[in-house]
Amino acid sequence: MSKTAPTDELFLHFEKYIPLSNTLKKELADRIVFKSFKKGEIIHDANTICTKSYFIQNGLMRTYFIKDGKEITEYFSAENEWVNSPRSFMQQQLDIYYIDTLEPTDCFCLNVKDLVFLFDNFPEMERYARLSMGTVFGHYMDRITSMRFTTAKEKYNHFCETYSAIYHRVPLGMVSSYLGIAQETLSRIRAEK
Amino acid sequence: MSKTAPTDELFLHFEKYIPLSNTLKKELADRIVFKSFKKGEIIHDANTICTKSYFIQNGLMRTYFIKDGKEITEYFSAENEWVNSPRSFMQQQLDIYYIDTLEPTDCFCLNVKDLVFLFDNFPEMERYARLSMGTVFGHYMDRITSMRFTTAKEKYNHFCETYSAIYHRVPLGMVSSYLGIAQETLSRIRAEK
DNA sequence: GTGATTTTTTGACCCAGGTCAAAAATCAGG
DNA sequence: CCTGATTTTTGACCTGGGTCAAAAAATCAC
Repeated sequence: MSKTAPTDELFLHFEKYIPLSNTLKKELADRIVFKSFKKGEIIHDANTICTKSYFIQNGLMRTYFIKDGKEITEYFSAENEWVNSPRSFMQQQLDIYYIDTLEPTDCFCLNVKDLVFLFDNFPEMERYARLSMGTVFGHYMDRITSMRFTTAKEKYNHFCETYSAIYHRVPLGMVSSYLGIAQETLSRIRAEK
Repeated sequence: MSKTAPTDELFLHFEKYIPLSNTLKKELADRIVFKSFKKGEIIHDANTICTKSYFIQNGLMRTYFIKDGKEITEYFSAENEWVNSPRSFMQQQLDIYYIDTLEPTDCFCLNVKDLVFLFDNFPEMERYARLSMGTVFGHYMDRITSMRFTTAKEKYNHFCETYSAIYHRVPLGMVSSYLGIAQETLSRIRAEK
């Protein structure tokens, strides 16, 4: 029997940042919809405004954009993470990012309208968003530092550490564009050990 | 006569994200302290936990860290921006960043305890923090893209555009470490026009 | 103003990693 | 289990920008 309602994982994720009242749990459960995707489905298209956010229960997604006709990975998202096109979802405007699945993926889907309702009626949801965004923000700071001052090999090693759960599940070309190095370079780096 | 209370600029900054009630304005005014720094003062030291956030009225600050004995600029902050050591301030833990002034700087200072009070009593402050963080987050996404796929010259041009108000007020060495390129390279780029 | 210190520029040299091309390996659909 | 498509590897070559060193210019302190 497959799960079709918010699971412990999702509630636990919230509770890393805020306590969840039963009222809020119920409101969340009423609004969050289980959704299953096959491998290779496009979850969000850059030509539309992003209205949904997905919390991954299991599987793997990629956020990417097109540059000179090539797909450039912005980041990968796996179990227990929210995925959306950040600026598009938060500001309800167009942005450059596409999102697709790299594996069959089960997730919980929250509509922006429902999220706004929750923000308006549960101040702790605002706090949750603020705090969880702080966590992601910190990762971005680290990534910028890593981009500036490391060799290609160090970038790859760092990637393997921070993405230890998924680095072997992702095609090499997607990793190289994520790291901002040539695919051939990454192939050579991987060969030499 | 110098200003010693929150000015319109600061309230206007808040009002870009949330409406300010008179009650909240008063609470803010009671907690925000005017502070003036000379050029070259260290505003925050990496060996301490960051407990203060500064809203710059005029002047210029630099957030940096030490790598192999050299100062690496994380970013510059100018008029109408909040400055603190983000992770240290938000999570009340140690982080690697120092902050100093590159010019005489006037700012408004808000203590983390007072901010927590405001968060606890004014849900709209949580919303403000969430939304304004979203703006900064977007800039970080752009910066990562810029780090990955641009030449040194493009990085510098992009810097001049996004930091148009301040790029000529900052020593070259601090810019080069911000961009992650050698100072000599930046000097040559600047020479060729 | 003047000497000391810091910052910027210039020159010479070199290598990490990019590009282009083609072979090898892997994958996916019938 | 074949076959065409995609992905990865390997080779040859080249260049952007790094490093080191020293001169020139700007800034500071007294």
